[in-house]
Amino acid sequence: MLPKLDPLLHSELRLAVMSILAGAEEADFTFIKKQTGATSGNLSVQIDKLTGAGYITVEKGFKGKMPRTTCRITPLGQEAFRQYVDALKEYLSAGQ
Amino acid sequence: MLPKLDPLLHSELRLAVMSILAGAEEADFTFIKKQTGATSGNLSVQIDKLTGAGYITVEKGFKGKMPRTTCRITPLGQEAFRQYVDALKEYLSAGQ
DNA sequence: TTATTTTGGTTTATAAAATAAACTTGTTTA
DNA sequence: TAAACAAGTTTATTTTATAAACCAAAATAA
Repeated sequence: MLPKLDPLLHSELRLAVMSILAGAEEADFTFIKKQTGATSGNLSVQIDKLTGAGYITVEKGFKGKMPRTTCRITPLGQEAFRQYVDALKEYLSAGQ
Repeated sequence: MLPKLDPLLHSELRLAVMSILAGAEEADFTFIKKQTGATSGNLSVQIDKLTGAGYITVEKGFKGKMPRTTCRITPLGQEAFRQYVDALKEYLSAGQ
């Protein structure tokens, strides 16, 4: 039977965020927003969820005088992402 | 920028259904239900959505005296599935 | 034969999620 | 100094997914 997909990762925006963070040291809010094309509100909510799950960490600071929110993936997040990718591959190849 | 994922396919159950149908001539309701572990209600709803989109066709008949609902993927559905898989690959590999 | 259960679903209601709209705080810029 | 902009957050709305309830016919048990 097909494996269950982690509902936290099976969301377009959260998956995009995780995908970006999986490939980078860190990325800040505005960068992720531009890359994904998401609205601030949606991104803020989804980042909260990923943080709540321990998949990413958020660090708030300033770049000059402007606020800056920097995100990083955690080891737990990396593992969850890896597992999600594996599970998904079973779906995509179920027909072969 | 990451591509938009077809919302009709970015659903665990609908993706499972499409994945099963992509690899088979046809499959009937009860078979899909067993394979996916879905409830009848949920499966019924999701099959309706896929049918409404023209991704699958549904044929109602009888096996002996018992009703039977047979599903098949359409060319449109196959193409949508293929595109979804391609789009998803960009997400999964964005970090490489 | 007539309950009772099972099969194969559909319809409707509820819970959860995604998204959008509105708002806040502080910063530039005209 | 007033208006516009940056960087978000909070709240409200819409959409989705899921579950619960229901239904008709067939099969099975009493």
